[in-house]
Amino acid sequence: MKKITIGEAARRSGVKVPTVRYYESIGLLAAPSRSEGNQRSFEPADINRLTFIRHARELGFEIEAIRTLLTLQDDPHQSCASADAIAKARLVEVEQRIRSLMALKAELETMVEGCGHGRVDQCRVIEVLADHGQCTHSHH
Amino acid sequence: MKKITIGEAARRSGVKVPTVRYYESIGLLAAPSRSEGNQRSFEPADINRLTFIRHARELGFEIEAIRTLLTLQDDPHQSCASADAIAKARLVEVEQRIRSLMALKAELETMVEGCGHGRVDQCRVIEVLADHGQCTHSHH
DNA sequence: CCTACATCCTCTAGCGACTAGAGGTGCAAG
DNA sequence: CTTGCACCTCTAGTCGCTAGAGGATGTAGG
Repeated sequence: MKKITIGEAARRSGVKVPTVRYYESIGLLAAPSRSEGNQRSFEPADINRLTFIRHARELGFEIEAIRTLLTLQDDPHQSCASADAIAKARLVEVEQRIRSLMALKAELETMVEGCGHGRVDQCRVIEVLADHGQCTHSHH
Repeated sequence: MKKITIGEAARRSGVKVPTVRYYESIGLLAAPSRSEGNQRSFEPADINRLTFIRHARELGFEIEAIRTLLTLQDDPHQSCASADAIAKARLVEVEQRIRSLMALKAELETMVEGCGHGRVDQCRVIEVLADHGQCTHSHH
């Protein structure tokens, strides 16, 4: 069994070196064994776990949600209801975020289109920001 | 001229009290005059400025961008090219963010649909996270 | 064996944009 | 006069890293 250094683990998982150490420090990743010279030596399973974490982070899951998902993964005989609930909650969040970004996009487009490239006192960018009543959406 | 307390300013602008003080501390809002008892006393113009800031924050502009927008607002004879550039950059960011959230939404939907509500070892939520190769999108 | 250099180690501090809490003061109503 | 809320300052905490200091280790070439 060849030793996997932290740099190698980082490369293989796509998680940066300081971030790997950070995940260890918050207990998301078990502390690996060490070499004679005190350097971390990872197992292939650690790479999988790091990849799992990276992917979940890319999907916008928070660290605490990932912690729950990882304990579920560690015990495959449990019900997946929690995992399902976490993913569903995240889906609702994402849908909400998309809706609000769409409204935002419309508002920004109005601002940019309305800007006659003249002076500030004719500029819709400033104007729209100054007066919320002119928004295409009214509330958050 | 009636004095506007920080609580009143907060209610009228929609910015929270500690956040108003925070904006003052970072120089986004000029320090208002004080009452005899050392309490902040705001002007109507401050409410406008706070509303402007809140709205810009809701649109996702960063504090430094808002600082620039505010200096533009303060001098209406300037060219609005900077304001336009800031809004355009923000629009590009928002469009990018919407695209990636749509991909994300699709991926989360696959996960949630695939979950048979049984045990974790049959759960697509965990499975998809564990194996990035199964994603509907491949890269970020 | 020595040196150069990349990589590793720990530790602390910083980022953005607030938010929370401690411990104290001001002010208006009853 | 007392109750109670709103205000004051200050520090520290949040999240998820990221950067940097200052030193040790590991490896490849000469």
